[in-house]
Amino acid sequence: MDRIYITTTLPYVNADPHVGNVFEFVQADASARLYRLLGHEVLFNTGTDEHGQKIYEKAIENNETPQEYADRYAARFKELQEALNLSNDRFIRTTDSTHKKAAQEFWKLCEASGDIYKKNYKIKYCVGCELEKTDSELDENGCCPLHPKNEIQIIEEENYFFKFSKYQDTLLALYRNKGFVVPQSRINEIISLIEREGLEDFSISRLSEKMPWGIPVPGDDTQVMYVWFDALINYISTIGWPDDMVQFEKWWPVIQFAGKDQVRQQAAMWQAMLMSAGLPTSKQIYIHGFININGEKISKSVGNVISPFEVVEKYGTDALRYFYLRHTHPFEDSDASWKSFDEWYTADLVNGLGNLTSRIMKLAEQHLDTPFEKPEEMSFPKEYVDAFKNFQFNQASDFVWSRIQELDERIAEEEPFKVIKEDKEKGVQMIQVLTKDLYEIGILLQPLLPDTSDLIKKAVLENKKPKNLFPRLEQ
RNA sequence: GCCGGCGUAGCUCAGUUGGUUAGAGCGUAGCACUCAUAAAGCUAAGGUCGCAGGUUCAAUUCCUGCCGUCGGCACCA
Repeated sequence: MDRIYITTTLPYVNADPHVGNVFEFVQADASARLYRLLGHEVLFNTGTDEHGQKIYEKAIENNETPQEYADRYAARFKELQEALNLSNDRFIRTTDSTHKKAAQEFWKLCEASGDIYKKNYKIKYCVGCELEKTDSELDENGCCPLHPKNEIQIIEEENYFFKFSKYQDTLLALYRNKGFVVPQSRINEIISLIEREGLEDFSISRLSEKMPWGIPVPGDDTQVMYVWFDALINYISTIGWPDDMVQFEKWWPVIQFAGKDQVRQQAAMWQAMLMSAGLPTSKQIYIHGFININGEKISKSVGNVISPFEVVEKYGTDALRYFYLRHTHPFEDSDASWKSFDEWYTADLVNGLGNLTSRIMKLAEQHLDTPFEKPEEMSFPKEYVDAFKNFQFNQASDFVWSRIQELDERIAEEEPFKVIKEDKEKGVQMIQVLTKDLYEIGILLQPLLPDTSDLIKKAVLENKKPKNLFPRLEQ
């Protein structure tokens, strides 16, 4: 039996949950449930990232304290966790006192390694907006798009820096470890960046008089930690580091789930930070693609945002999980739309799984005197397990749905509903085999559609046809 | 601009270490059945495998160029 520690990245709470968060949560949850199903001991972490300038600004805009603002959004993400039926064991908030303490202890370790130093940091500032700007926020002329006539001012402030450059070679060695990042192609850009240009140290603090919403730097009240530095540490603070080293050592290292915009932070910065603190690096990092809506990136200005809460309301939790697990590519971008949701729901859930359950359980209820006997143990097909281990949730689902189709075909071919009229004993035997196979499908569905899985297993064990698992959509 | 990925049936994708008739699911049309949520099953239509060259006895699969598309080019998280 293995111990498996799985974590998502923590969503930044500057907006309502969106499909991208959902995608990652559902995948990580399916993984966690699969490993539990196989009998492993699993810890599954998620939570919220709550510090930093964006939150600070939003809170002021809303006439709230940053903590009030963060509390509101953290609650929203907890609602999402319920709506998706996530089986997470932890929900860490970066404003939790244990996390803050861990971040400070971590800082001290990096400092002791000689990896933290002070340096002037150049900030680009737009007088029109009265805000700091990053390069990506500026247009091709290096001007603020909102105030192109104003020169961007360069302001210097003294911040703490992390010696990222020191870890170039160790990181490269880590990347030679095949499978450290899945898929491999995601790490290639980082490798070539290191090989071509090398890594630059990055700043890990901000002046607290300008931006107080962060964890204080140990021994220096004038600075707070840059939100990145603080947030990444959640992966260890959530399992008790540094106070509860027994728990930490029980679970660490971690399998991380992250979006493709996170490669540098998760696979490079965070790993270097761990090295600096003298802790083992992560076990594995899985990088998923993005979900597009009708072929377009999700954006509020396009107005194509699909609220996960609406999807759950229309189709149900398991249907949402199904859409994101089966009809998405594990490594590349995928597309979704209400139209495709409707089609998948009807074709695969109503006409497929739901109908199969109805037809088998109707036969069973009518013709079997004794309910199905729960088997002692079940062996899991390699193809199915490997798909999960390789993060290929679509293929794992394909496997289950091919079983569903096989059963539908068999019923058409063997016609137990006819046989039972002529040869009762033979018909009963056929139906018994069908219920056994349906039960197995129920088990295989556990990581993917947990509620549906339970309903199917219960129906078979009680020998009772359940209500429609997936009601037909109204026209 | 530089670097990298991708471009296969209406849609979503699989595949070919180069070799006879290129696959699946969905969608569409027809047949037929009745245990079931007017469902499932069977059959069929539908592809110059982005475009143009090159290498080869042979390329959708290798090479070059072009077009289209997506991403990275670092301190927004």
